[in-house]
Amino acid sequence: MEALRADMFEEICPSTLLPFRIGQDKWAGLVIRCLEDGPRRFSELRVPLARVSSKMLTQSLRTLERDGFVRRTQYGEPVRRVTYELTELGRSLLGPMRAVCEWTETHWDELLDARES
Amino acid sequence: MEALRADMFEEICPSTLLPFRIGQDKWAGLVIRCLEDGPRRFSELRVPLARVSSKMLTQSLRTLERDGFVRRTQYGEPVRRVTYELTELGRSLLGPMRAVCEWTETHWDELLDARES
DNA sequence: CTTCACGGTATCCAATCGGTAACCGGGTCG
DNA sequence: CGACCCGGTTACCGATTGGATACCGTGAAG
Repeated sequence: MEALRADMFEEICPSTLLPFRIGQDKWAGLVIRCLEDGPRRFSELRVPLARVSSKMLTQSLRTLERDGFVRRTQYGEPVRRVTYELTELGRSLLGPMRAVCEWTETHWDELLDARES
Repeated sequence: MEALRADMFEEICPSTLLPFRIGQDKWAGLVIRCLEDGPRRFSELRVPLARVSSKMLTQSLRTLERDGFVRRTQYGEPVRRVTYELTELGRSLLGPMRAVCEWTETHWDELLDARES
């Protein structure tokens, strides 16, 4: 699990190879995982998600918010600080996501084999 | 579950609303579910998947085959009859898919609520 | 006064996705 | 012979996706 979690943020770890996609955009799944351990600021998310442009990160967060998986909290007007955290609904996604991750871990080699031929 | 399964083939049932997507193309998930109960011919798949053009169905099946989830069997040369069935790997997907479906069933109302506002 | 951090936007563009519609070659049925 | 079924393929096209790059307003720090 830990190994896989690390891999997920690498370029080799393919959302492409993975037959499950979470959310509608490419990065939503990773964003959710980054929020697993509590609220994060925009700039904090950009560290593990270095491959994601700020445009795409914003977009992912916006749709996740619209769909009720993430709550955006803004401190100060104008914007001084913003945090994102999973809602209850968002948190409930972690269960099925875990199932999916375990599946992937188990069948990783078969996935790679199939792709090679 | 049964209710949901029926819904999945309707236009309203949104792969769009569902935060999980199986496979890379729009229809892969439904194709897999159509193969759950055993081998099916191309034309048999087209019945439940009436909304899917033959082009897209072929494409889905081809990538599912390439990725090792589906086995294509051709009888006769030239083509007299073709069947598609899940491989072991493909069949193993059904577990996580079930988890995802249960999640969706449970949170369906919340999903709809979130989208409305 | 300048510079930096923060949380984004705006613009442009190439590639991909997916839908429509037409077509196709071989076999079979009447 | 003609029509139809099977399992696709091909061409075309508009919409969507996502990457690159530049930019921006505010407030705090030096």
